[in-house]
Amino acid sequence: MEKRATIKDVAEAAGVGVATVSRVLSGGSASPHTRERVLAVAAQLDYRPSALGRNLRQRRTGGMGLLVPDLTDTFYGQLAEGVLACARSTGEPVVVGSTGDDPEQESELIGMLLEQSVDRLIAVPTGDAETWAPAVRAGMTVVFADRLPARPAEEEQQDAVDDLMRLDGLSPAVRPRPPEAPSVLADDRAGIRTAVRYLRGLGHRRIAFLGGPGHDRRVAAFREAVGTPVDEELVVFATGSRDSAYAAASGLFQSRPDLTAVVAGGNVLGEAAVLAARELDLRVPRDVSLVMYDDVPWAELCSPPLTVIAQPGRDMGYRAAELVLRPGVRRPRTVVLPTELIIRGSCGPRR
Amino acid sequence: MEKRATIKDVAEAAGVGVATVSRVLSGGSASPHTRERVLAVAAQLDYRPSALGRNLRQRRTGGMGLLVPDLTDTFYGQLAEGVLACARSTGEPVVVGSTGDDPEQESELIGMLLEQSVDRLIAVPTGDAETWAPAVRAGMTVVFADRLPARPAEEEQQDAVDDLMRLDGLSPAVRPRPPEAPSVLADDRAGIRTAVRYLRGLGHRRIAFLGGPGHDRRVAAFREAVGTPVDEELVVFATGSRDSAYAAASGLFQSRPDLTAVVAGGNVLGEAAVLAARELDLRVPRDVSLVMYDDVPWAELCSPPLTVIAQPGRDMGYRAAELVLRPGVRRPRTVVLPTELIIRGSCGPRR
DNA sequence: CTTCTCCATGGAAACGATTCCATCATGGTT
DNA sequence: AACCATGATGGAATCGTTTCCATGGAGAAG
Repeated sequence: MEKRATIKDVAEAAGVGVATVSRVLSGGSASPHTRERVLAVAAQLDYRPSALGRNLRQRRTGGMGLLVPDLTDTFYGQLAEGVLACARSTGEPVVVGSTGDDPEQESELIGMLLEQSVDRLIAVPTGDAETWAPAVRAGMTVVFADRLPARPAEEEQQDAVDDLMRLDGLSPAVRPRPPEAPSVLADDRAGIRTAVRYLRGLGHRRIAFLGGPGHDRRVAAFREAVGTPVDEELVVFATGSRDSAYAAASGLFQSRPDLTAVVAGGNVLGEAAVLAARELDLRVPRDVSLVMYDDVPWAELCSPPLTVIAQPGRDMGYRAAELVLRPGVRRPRTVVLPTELIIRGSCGPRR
Repeated sequence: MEKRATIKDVAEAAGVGVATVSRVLSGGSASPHTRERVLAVAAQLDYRPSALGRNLRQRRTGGMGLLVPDLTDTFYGQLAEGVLACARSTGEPVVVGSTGDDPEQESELIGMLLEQSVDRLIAVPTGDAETWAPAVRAGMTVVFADRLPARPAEEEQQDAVDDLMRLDGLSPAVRPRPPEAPSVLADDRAGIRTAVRYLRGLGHRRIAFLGGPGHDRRVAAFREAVGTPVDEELVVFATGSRDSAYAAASGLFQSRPDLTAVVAGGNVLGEAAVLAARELDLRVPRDVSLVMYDDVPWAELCSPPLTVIAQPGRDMGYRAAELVLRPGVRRPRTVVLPTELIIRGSCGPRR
């Protein structure tokens, strides 16, 4: 319970001023003699600078924030491990928050981080650009991982209008896009495309997509890969919870018994699909083929082992942390990491 | 990028002193008139007190630290979610670190938290009491979750000596136990005992235990439940990694093909056991029965679905957070939460 | 020898909050 | 009317660090 030595104690014990101690410890200039002396005294007193004083002085907290939807989801666990690994190597603290895929909670957590003067943040965003306005306004360095925030409703509307104009053969006015925030994403498009082609190659024609919150890019990729008008009943969404995922999967299988393959947009959805299929006595892959986004350790445990689109969760976290720690520098604003289709046993020829 | 209003700005705008503003905002006494006025101005300026100033003044950082071995392990993900949920309800930041089950990294992370003046910590400890000495010396409020730190070697030796004395019919001197730190644990003993009895009831006699780091209490419970000299070859340990777990499981199956049941001390070990069994063409449960510690969502996905000893990970985290936030108060120092044997399909009668 | 430059050095201000303490006003009691 | 108790209030100190700036000395260049 003894209290720690302060810089003042060190200064007195070494017979120098506090400014000198500070300089020595943070790499400023000092005579070799003084430097040695200060270092010795500091070591002897077991002095460790208090982050509190430094933070107040520089008006910022070191380290970074990390916001993920759910640490129970193995993929986000991997992502977090990546971030923590990078932070550990630099000795920086990471303040973690779990949003539960709820924009309101996300908003509150951003507020909390602001209050803490955390000015670097890695986030798997849930809310739209509006939710993120306070953060950028406060000058936070934000790096998005895994997804980008949805664009606000008005922009979507504008886009719809533009699309109509295009249909009429008009070219809409060029509007400046807001500068996109740095981000680390998986190549969803390629991943989904490869999966869909693979299923196509097996003869599947009625392929469904099971999506969750934040899977907009994946659905878009799915639509694009399928091409031609997509049967809208085959694209269903769940909220973040496991219950909702199960309900969505079960509903899908029941309402469209004619589907022969499913692409699950995330591992929670994949889990739900396996469970729902089993409950309805659908055999994988005989009755229905399944490809799951995310490679997680237990994908191999299923029987049959699941064919997955692997994305490097840990790497994504690590890269995002690097990006947020050393922003700028040749600004490779957006990093896209490759995905890989890992073929195991959950897909078969169309029945 | 505009900078936030400080308490001074509020004071000026409201025409009062900073002390008054502070009092109003932190529930001190003030006249209704002043209070209203200050509140109005604060709201209008969108003032949020900076945690930096407060922290420095009170010489402590709010919130808490959380140290877990690996966020990729679903159980620790659940635990972390529980902690975060509790912290979110009080608006407190949580600094999370991942130790990788390495005492050295744990030690460094403790140092980092000390530097940040984080004085409340929830930990799944990896190192022994010595590793934790700096934390208690600094007056941290530590709550251990899931396990307790190993006791230092010298104490173990002393215990061994005591045991010998007991064998000789002597009663060893009563030594004062160090005051045990508050902790939140699952009832490992009951859980393991129930599992072993269950396997016994199915006719199994050669039951193995697959342990990982920090599973001391579980092994002890296993030995106790099995009773009589345990066949030491049937108790094997892995380090934290998945590879090591797989190697341990595979080695166990190969060296002792006569075993008929396995208790895995954690979900990573359970996963490894399933994988190793499959690789060696051992059928579960026909050739070997398996009980896994930890109920995780994917346990149901395996085929057959795994029989597990469930422990309430999320609750454990939540309770630990409560404990660390409001210590004392009737000090229920150690909380033990119940475990439950959930019988699915991975155990069968002895072959 | 003078002057200029450069560097090491320490005092002091600053960061934004909390909190101690002195002051002042008010109202009630003797 | 004098006095005291009470409560509201603001000034100033404080927390531990970084950083600005002034000082002083040593060495180089003239």
